[in-house]
Amino acid sequence: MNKKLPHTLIILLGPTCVGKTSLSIRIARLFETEIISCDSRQLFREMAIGTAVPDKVLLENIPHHFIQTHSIFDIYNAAKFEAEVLDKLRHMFEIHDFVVMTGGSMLYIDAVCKGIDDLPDIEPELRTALSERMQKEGIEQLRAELKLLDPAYYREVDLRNPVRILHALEICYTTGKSFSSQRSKTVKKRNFRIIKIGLNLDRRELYDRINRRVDEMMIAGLEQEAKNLYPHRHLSTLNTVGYRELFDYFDGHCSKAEAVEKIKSNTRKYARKQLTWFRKDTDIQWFHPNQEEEIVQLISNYG
RNA sequence: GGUGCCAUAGCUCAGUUGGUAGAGCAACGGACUGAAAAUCCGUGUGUCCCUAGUUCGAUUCUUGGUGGCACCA
Repeated sequence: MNKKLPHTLIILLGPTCVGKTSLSIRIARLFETEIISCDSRQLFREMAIGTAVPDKVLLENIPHHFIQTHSIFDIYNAAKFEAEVLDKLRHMFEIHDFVVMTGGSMLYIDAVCKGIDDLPDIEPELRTALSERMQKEGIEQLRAELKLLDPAYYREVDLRNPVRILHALEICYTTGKSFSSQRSKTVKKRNFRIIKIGLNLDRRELYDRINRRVDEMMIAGLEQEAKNLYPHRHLSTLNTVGYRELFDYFDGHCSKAEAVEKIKSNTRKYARKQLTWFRKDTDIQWFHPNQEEEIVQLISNYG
């Protein structure tokens, strides 16, 4: 391959359970390259079964990055992911023209492709204090505070969404400046080419696959995995489909069968939410997961 | 075979003293730059089983069907 051509990041994305993993491995093998996982939950080594981490055999065949590399006890977010992936890509592009990134974490994909604003980390104490105030004083009080500190953001933010209010206040208090003044809203330049390949299935088939995979996770021991994590259930990372429903069951709020049904239902909702996000991204070229030849052809055209 | 009950959204069901209907679940859509598998917002999608009557008007009342369930034979 011609080394003078720009390096290319091939992003395989799509809703959960659509078949991204197996296709990404075949494509990575064909182009003799490696895979970056873009999955905000497979990052954590404590959550293997519930996040559908690929088989060891598959992982050993093709080098994977960002799978089970972090701990649920670490603070992690899309900005850290952006920085770590860009750093990794620098090294990978020294030996590969193509790198495959695969996953369905929408914000994380955007962070890698478009960048994310440079904001300071939030002290855990501040986060806790503001959350407690939200509980005690109610959202109205914090809204009023945001109106004083950052009237511009107050005007455009979804005032009913507590997480948005809290985060804006966190940034205001940490930096001493308004949140809106630090939002660049600009797309960062990348020195590599990006091809976004979207995978989608007929809705019925996607749901069948999701339902089946949840059953398989239960057989594989998801309940025990969740039980081991139960003591840490208040970590935000464990506020994840597949775990929180089982925590409810452990707490006696529902039967095991109801928890499993709830996992399926919430996974289907998650898939829909992913599709809503991807739908507005006009850079994505859509395929059926079995259109492997067409996808390979498309990538080859860029080489 | 006889008698009784039921038939309304994808499912379970409510309701209309006659003015074409609504809950839960499911489904569907949207927002979203540092918790993102998170968080937040929105949408009822219908030959009210069919037929013939009564009526200005029938999903509702009446006749006759069809299907289901129960009981009696």
